[in-house]
Amino acid sequence: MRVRETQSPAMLRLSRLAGLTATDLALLEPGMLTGHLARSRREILREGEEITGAQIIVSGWAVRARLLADGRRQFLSFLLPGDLIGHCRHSRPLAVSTIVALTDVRLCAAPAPSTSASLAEAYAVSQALDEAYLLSHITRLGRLNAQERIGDLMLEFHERLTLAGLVTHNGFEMPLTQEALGDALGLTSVHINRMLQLMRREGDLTLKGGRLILSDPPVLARKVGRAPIHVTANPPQAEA
Amino acid sequence: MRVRETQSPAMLRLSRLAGLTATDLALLEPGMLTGHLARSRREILREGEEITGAQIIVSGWAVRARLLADGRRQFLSFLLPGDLIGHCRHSRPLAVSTIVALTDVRLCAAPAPSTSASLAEAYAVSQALDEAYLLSHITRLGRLNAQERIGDLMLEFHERLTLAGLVTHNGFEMPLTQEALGDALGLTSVHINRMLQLMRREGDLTLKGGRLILSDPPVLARKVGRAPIHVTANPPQAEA
DNA sequence: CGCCTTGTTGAGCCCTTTCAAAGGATGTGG
DNA sequence: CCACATCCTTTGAAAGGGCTCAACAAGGCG
Repeated sequence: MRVRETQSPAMLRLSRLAGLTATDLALLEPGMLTGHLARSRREILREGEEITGAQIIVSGWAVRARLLADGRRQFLSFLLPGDLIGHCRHSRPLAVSTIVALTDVRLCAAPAPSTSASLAEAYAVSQALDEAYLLSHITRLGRLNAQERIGDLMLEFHERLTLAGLVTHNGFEMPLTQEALGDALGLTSVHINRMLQLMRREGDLTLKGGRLILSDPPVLARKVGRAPIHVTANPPQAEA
Repeated sequence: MRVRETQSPAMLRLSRLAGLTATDLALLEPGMLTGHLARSRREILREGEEITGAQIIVSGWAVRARLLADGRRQFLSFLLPGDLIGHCRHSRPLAVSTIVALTDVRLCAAPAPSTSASLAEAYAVSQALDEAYLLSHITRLGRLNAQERIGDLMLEFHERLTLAGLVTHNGFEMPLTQEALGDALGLTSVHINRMLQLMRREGDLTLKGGRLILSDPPVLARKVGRAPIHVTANPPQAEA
């Protein structure tokens, strides 16, 4: 199953998760073109609302967040191109977190999994990955120090965006403000700032104008103690 | 659907999640009696292993954990009576975390969801709850201070054990050592100890001989800023 | 050009950790 | 029933990592 050059990042990701057929791609393609747009900072889904239908992130970044009564907030996970929203298997599900667009986000309806077994498999693998990354996030917050948290999160982005074909020479668009990074990593933006400077000085990364470059991902991974993530015994086609 | 007095905590929990029928209960009951035992401190599942079959915790406490290369470890979530292990919807799934018994744990095989729609619904709701608690755990670690973390976790136990009928007069068995609490909450056992003493002095709780009593759950919930958790628009039958 | 968001910097404080040691429980074997 | 080992809890003193509260610089953008 060769992946075509012309595929969008979202389709590339999904097809890599479960080896989608040409038929599956044909199912996905129309939605990719017709989906709707959520402007930056808009809520895509609000905690406690009933979930209506599953969607796919076509482009842009969004975030799942919990908002505390006193104004504190915590980012739970990031949603990148090819990620799924609102897949539930029980009746009348409620959203357990709010989803906010961090950039302009293009969304489309996800074809029902019942239409294709391989598509259903891709959804299931995607969801398993979601959960694995949630668990990593817990470990990050519970046991890593500030510098390790930042490095670990950047490596997660690198890994996930690579799957969607959005990484070149270890560099990729990373549209998060330092305050957003703080909300994700349980730190203040002030401290994020200082640690980023330190990591730049130590040669771990470059971050300028919304573009992040990791100097040497494997070295950074060793430095922050990051282990690779696997959810399937059949590994997805590795990035070229 | 009246719940019988004789039900085990595990069955009580599952039947409350989706209003199980007598047929479902009959499906579950044999397993509850024949399941096998995992001794305290034993691994029930190891990260990276292939998952074989779904199981139900009949009694006892277990924990999902990530172990870091340098010996640090982080508890991801607790598994209490009636909780499910190893439900996956994609082919050849791998365990993304290690599961360790914290007490002696009785386990049984979970009947296949295909045998009953209401049972499948109970599994799905259970899994949605799992995820909701994972998200709460992230918020706990990212945004709460030590005292809030402890209070919030104890309220989670209170809530979940109530569903299984294991709480009387706001008191329940809580077999975690202070070191285990530290591993769950991203704190050292020394600090857990000091904060527990503080909370005892402030009249929030009593903890002695493995039994925890919350003086006033709603008051504590307000104090630590805890919001209730809902995953379904049809609320489960509330505890009597 | 001026506004508004984002990034940068400093000083002091506070929550949590570290390191060490002692005290209580609990269980096992003699 | 005591001796002993092991695990768990408790306590103290000192250090450190990250926070707070400013204030200011630097970019985008209309």
